[in-house]
Amino acid sequence: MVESFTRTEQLALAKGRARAAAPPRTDVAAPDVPVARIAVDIPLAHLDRLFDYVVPLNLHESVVPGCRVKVRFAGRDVDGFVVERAEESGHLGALAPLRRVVSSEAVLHPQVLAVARMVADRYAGSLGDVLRMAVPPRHARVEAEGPGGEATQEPTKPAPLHPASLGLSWTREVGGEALLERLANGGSPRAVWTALPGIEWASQLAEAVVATAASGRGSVVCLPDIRDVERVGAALEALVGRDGFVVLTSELGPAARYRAFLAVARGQVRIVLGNRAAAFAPVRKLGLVAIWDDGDDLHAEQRAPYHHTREVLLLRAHHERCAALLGGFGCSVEARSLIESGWAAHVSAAREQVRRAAPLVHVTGDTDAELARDFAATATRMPRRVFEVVREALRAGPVLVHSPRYGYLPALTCERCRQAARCAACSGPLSRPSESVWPGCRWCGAVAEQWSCPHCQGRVLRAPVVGSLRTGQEWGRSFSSVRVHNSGGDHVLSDVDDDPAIVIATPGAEPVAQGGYAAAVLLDTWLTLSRPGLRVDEEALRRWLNVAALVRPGSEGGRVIAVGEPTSPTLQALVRWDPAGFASRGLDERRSAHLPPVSRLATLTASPDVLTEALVSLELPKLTEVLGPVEVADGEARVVLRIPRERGAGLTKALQQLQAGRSSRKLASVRVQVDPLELT
DNA sequence: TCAATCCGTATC
DNA sequence: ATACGGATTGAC
Repeated sequence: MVESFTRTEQLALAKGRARAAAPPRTDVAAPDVPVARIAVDIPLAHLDRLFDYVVPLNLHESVVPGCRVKVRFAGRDVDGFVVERAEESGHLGALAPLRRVVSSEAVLHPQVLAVARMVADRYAGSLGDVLRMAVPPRHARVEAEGPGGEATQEPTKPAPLHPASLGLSWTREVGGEALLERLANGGSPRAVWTALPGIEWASQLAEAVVATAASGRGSVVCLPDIRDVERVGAALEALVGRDGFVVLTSELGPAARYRAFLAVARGQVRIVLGNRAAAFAPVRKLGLVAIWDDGDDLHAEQRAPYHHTREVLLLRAHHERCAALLGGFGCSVEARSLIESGWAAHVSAAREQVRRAAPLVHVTGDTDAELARDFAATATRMPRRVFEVVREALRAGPVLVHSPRYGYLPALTCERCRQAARCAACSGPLSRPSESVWPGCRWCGAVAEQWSCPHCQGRVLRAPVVGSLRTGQEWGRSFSSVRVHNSGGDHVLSDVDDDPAIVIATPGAEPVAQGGYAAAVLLDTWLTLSRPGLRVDEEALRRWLNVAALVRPGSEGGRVIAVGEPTSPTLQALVRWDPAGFASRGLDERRSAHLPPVSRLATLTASPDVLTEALVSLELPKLTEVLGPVEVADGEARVVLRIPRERGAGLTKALQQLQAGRSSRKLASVRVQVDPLELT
């Protein structure tokens, strides 16, 4: 049939065939280092290892360590990364040829590969799972737009730097200047830094990065929230300029994310700021890893292997022998344990400095919390002390009101028997989303007009919890001449100005006031403390410290009023501004309860019969405690395993073997989580 | 005796 | 996940 084509058509055909098929010359291997070791992207636990391929002659130049390739694996084309080129293979059988180089861009750096492997092993996961987060998806157009290749010269170094020239911001902490000096001189100090309240912390972090840069080294800084990233970004821009660093966050979108990543991978930038997506950034000559507010659960990855940014950075610091800085207003139990084990120094200010920088904190009892709150009631229930302090503070500036639940009346119960009110149609929880609508179901939206309690036939709803929107409404009425801002839910404010105003915010959505708040009110502290969970107290203190840190110092009139039980140890720690002491007691409790970070803990979740089957084949190391299994939600069962931390590697190895065995035998999957934040 | 099917094993 | 091989089963 070919004879009937015109000459042009034949040429086009031949060309097309040559391009489409482009079969690698499997008969001729590369003259030098003809073996490529590949990390293949296969989601099977028992295939979590490297595979060797022959580099065909025509790909010799383009197969570089760290680049993306396509290889034939078990009969189909799969993606992979070249880990290294080698002279020979340990594999006994014949090697298949590497099929295609997706791009010669070296995106998987050896250091990042090493830390990804360690993270996978620490969390009983697979390398592929970690690499998916460590290396963002390729964006071909972005790859083509840049100058490409390696940076030809070292990034311009700031002039040699003495901590004194950085200003005064690290002078208040004991050991602060010494920390900067060691960073600037190429040292690798490790520190848990309890920051003084105020907005200085962002500049201090930026200065630690600049000090590290003075020694010719790069930094990775992870912050929980995008607004924190912006704050440190602004501070850093003032010191190194807009081109001196990149921001790498999961919210960036594919093109921008890959662009930022490439600038780092190509060695054009050595300072990376971001959230948990930045922890694996391939920074050259890494000198410092830093994390802000490591107790914030935004640092915990929600996808397998459920690793925590703090642990990723600690593994990196260990492997790359660089400095580590864990900063925050609070102090996580994990950070505290780094201090007590001697791994990290504690950098914090003397009592006197803390007293000078912190607002005055009072606790006032809330007798009204016991009273019924009818959902129709409009009267503001506010302890007298709160009213007076706020009225006074509003003369000087904005007042932050911290309300733990978003919404109007976010939960409703039966007035008579106090059971949670549920939807007659679908059993969903009832709430009242605003003043102008009737209570309705949060799941199906049905309006509960003719509600009656299935337990006691009561017909009256009660609102045990007041949400932030309702709080805003009530406070607006009590202080009618003052503007009220709401921040929370899908409407989060990042800053407010210094004019008197009431700012109602839910946890994590607190705006920063430029000159500090004149006062803050912590409402419903009992609600925060009565939640179920393992880390309720430390989480509450962390949040309250973060709120209180936004308030002016006591010497400038800054006040915090917490409405709650004055004898609560958590509130007392807030009054004394003693996060480290509180974390130390928390660590003691974890020690006696055999919980992380003192013990290594893992949960296995699956249907009851699958779980039983898995437990039979699981070869647990000595000293492993097995708790359960117990039934949890959705007909699933869960077992908790724990072991002294120094034996944790044995446990995670056993769990990896369990997963490998199950995946090779095509058995139903079991969810493994190592050191989960909560046992819900 | 041969083909269809199942199960186990390797995947470079 | 496939893909392959070796064993097993079943029909002529």
